[in-house]
Amino acid sequence: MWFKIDLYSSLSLNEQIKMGIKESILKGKLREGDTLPSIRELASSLRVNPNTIVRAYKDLETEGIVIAKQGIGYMVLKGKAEIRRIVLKDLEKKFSEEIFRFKKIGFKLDEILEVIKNIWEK
Amino acid sequence: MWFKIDLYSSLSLNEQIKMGIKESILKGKLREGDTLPSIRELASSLRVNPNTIVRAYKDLETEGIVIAKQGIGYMVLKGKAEIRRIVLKDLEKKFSEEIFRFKKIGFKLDEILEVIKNIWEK
Amino acid sequence: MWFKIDLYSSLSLNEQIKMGIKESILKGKLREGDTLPSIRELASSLRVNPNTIVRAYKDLETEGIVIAKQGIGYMVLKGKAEIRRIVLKDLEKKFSEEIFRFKKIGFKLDEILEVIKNIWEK
Amino acid sequence: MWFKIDLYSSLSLNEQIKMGIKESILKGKLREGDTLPSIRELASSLRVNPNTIVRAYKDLETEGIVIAKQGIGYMVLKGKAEIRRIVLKDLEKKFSEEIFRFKKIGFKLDEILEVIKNIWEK
DNA sequence: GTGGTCTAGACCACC
DNA sequence: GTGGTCTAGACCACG
Repeated sequence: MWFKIDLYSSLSLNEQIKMGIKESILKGKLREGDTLPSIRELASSLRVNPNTIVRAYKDLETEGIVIAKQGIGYMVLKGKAEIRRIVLKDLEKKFSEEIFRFKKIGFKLDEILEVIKNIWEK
Repeated sequence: MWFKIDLYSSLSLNEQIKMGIKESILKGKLREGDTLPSIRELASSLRVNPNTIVRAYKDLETEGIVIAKQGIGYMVLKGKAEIRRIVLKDLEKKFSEEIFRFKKIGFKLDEILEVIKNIWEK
Repeated sequence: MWFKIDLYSSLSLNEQIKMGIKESILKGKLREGDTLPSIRELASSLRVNPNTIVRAYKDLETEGIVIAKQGIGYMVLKGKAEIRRIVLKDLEKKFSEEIFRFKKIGFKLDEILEVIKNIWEK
Repeated sequence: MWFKIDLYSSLSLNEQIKMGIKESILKGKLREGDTLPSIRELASSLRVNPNTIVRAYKDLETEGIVIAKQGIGYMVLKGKAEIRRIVLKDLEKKFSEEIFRFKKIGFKLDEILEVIKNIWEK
């Protein structure tokens, strides 16, 4: 498959699978209109229970990124550019509570940006 | 007390309490050598189970920020500047896996910094 | 052919084909006594598996809308007016459980009608 | 509990549970700030597998109607009026594709409204 | 073959 | 006690 599962990641399998699909679209390995690998296929390829894939695919459907068709499979609805926007929006949501706390405590924006740059350079 | 618990926060009570103590030091409400509020006092003030406070205080002791003194309570070991450094280090750790993922996918540092700035301005 | 398949529809292929035939009658493209397109013809024109067409045609026969004639194919039994009645009856059946639920919860008829009008105007 | 499961409903257990919670809010049996029945409690009360409740509660969280807190439970975030709006929006979404089809085929709005009224009076 | 739903039960973290 | 996640496997509908 186009991505792998890291059992030691802090992300749940579910999150890793969703991210994996989004990355595949970003990298052009999946395009708008393509079908995702079937649930059973991806499950056996990643050595994960099919139910885990089901949950991840359904989440992606809720996000509006794919659509399910009985007997056919899951089809990609969004292109590279839209996924890029979605993923950055996800990041914003994920970081915002923490950032707000730092702002409220009295830290400066530059201090936070410095932290990000530090991580980036490593 | 010097901080409150937000039941709607994504942080666990434990995390909020630990952060609350650190914030109190940063704001000068707790200084090196001061004792933390007693377990029962903080528990009733925050309307939280005392066991939750116990765990948070023990975690802070493990981090080296406070130390348990028999018959007295928990004493603060670090000052403002040190806490500042610790807290920024925590942030770095918290964000790094996510940031690395974005770097690996092909996002640019500027895009990430832009997201942080967006959050900050809100 | 006189209608198309929408892969992104929430309806199954089967439902879309059945609805497509009914629409064709309503629009006068099929009349009482006409024969339906052959299974293979419709299948290739809609890019759908012939088995799917077979099932749809059999369903229509069960509904009494067409009848299978050996060596000829499926013949249309109903006219515009009858189909109109049937289709509205289908709609009633499809919506009734949901509407009843809203009635039971305490919504007013006008609120539901308002929703329908909203959809209509879009 | 405040609602029951109908094994013969066309709605899945999951949908029935989500609807049941929303109805409970609409009927004032659950208010903003209340906690939902615990997963295990509701599961045994409705004689349903706990996983089914988990899925329903998570869906409600995705909809923004409740929020989960580890070790505490699920808390209601929305009041009666907001749920009313959400539920009508759900109905609109559920009916829209079908209504559009009828509009496209050439039916009149009044015919559809007549169908709804018929159902209502039954 | 495809996805959809549900049950059963294990193991973890948090309170 | 609470929820969170994952595995395993059954049974159904659609193509």
